Amino acid sequence: MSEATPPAAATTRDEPRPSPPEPVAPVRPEPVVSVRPEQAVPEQAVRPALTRERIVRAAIGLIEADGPEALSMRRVATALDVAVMSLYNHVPNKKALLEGVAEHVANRLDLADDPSAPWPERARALVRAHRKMARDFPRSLTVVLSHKVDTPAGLRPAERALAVAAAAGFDGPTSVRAMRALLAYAVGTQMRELRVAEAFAHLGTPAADSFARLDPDEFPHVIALASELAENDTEADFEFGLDLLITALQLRAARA
Amino acid sequence: MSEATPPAAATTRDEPRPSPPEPVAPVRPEPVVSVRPEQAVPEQAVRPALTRERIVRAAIGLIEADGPEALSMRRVATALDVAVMSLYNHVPNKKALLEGVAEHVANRLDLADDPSAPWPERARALVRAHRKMARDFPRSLTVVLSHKVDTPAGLRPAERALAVAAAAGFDGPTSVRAMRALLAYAVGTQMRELRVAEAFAHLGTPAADSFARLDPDEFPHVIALASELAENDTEADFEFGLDLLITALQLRAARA
DNA sequence: GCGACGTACGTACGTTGTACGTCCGGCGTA
DNA sequence: TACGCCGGACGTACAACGTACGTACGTCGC
Repeated sequence: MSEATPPAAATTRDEPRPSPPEPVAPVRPEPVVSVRPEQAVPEQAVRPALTRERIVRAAIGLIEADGPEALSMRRVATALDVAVMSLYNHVPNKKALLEGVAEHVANRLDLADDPSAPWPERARALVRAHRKMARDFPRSLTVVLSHKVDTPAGLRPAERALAVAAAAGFDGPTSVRAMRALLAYAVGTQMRELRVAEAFAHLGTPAADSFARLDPDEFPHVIALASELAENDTEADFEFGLDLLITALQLRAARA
Repeated sequence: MSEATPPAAATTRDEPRPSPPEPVAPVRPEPVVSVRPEQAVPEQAVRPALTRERIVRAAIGLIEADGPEALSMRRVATALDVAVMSLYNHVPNKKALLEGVAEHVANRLDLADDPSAPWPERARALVRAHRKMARDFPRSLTVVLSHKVDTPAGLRPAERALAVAAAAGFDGPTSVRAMRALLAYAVGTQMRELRVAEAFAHLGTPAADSFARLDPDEFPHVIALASELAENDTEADFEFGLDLLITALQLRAARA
């Protein structure tokens, strides 16, 4: 390894790795003689080749580490150890990069489906897949939720949902509405969890003393249920609401 | 060919397009003599006195006009015809301003409640109030949804919801969960409508031809229901999902 | 050999949020 | 009446941002 690396080399660290001592040769010593082109390159393992895929991954990494508002083209560039403008050879602008992030994350949705299972269970699995995505990419979620995804990747969950609805025996319009209701619930849950998570990140337990200062005449129920409100078993909360929707749908399906 | 004009440019084109004829007196002609302080003010209508309230209102106006990402302190300042830094005498920073926006909008929630009505109707009214807010301040919604509101204003809807849940006979934990499920649904619906609205703002009807290009093997249901999917009766969609949740809650209440 | 081309890069511009210092007009006290 | 204080309005300044543009270099088809 690394025997006879004559010209200080270009680090070629492929990852978010600033490479401590070297100037990374931004100045390029000389265009001088020597170094016959044919034999110069191959074994040196130049650099992993900048690519839209790598850029998107780096962006996701930064978002998950520091939050979406901390993402900047400059930070992505330094994470990849390239110049800022090089990114623009693979991504037209920041908005497009964020769309790439959204699509990438959306593609991680686990849409495994067992058509032989009873439809309520299939529906549950579908909504739970959304929730799992929220757990895997918590901070990228805002990006996903605020970018329209009309690519095939974005439509795939819809396809699955409509398939399940058809299996339940719903007619066309009802299927669409049922899908939308479940989707709305999934999205809303994710938003709620996100806010809870961010709140906890900023302060310890903000609610505890906040409730104490409330006017007991105006907020009797909030105060009485303070302990329940402070507790956040997101899993149980999620399943509760999901259960409501599914049982209501079952009831509706049975009537037809 | 290098318009190397060193200082020449700068142009100082100040705005997109505000206030057609007037310079709006940004320069303040003179602090001259005359104008006795006692009788000077009332009829002259100097300037409405910069205030946090006015700043927040201006911000909301700008957000509703141009979208939340177009909001900048500089734009708020010019809208109010003051210098940028003057804003900071009333608002510590932009984030705080956005929280002010969120709180202001949240306060517009119509929480009228008739305790003598049957609880399912009261619950419906509560969720519908959220929806109405979404209709009144569509673009400010993202701001509201992404800012934790733990002020009394933010807790008021929770109080109402818990009161309704208590009227339905739910115990404490169930009340909290029911409230959260309804809230998640309301939030999710709003997010969905928002995305639909923004999509329509950008292009005519993007879906129509988008569906045509899909692989029929992978997206049979989406294609079959293309017309239903293209149609967006947000009102009916909303009521459908709300109905699911309410009937499921009624069922649960009846079992206790 | 040579041109065309794709990609990495540096420079530069306009816009953003906001720290900091200055200035002024009205108020409390002497 | 005089004076000093203070809060609010303002200008200047800076770092960080997104990105338009021009350039330099490696590779590939002739």
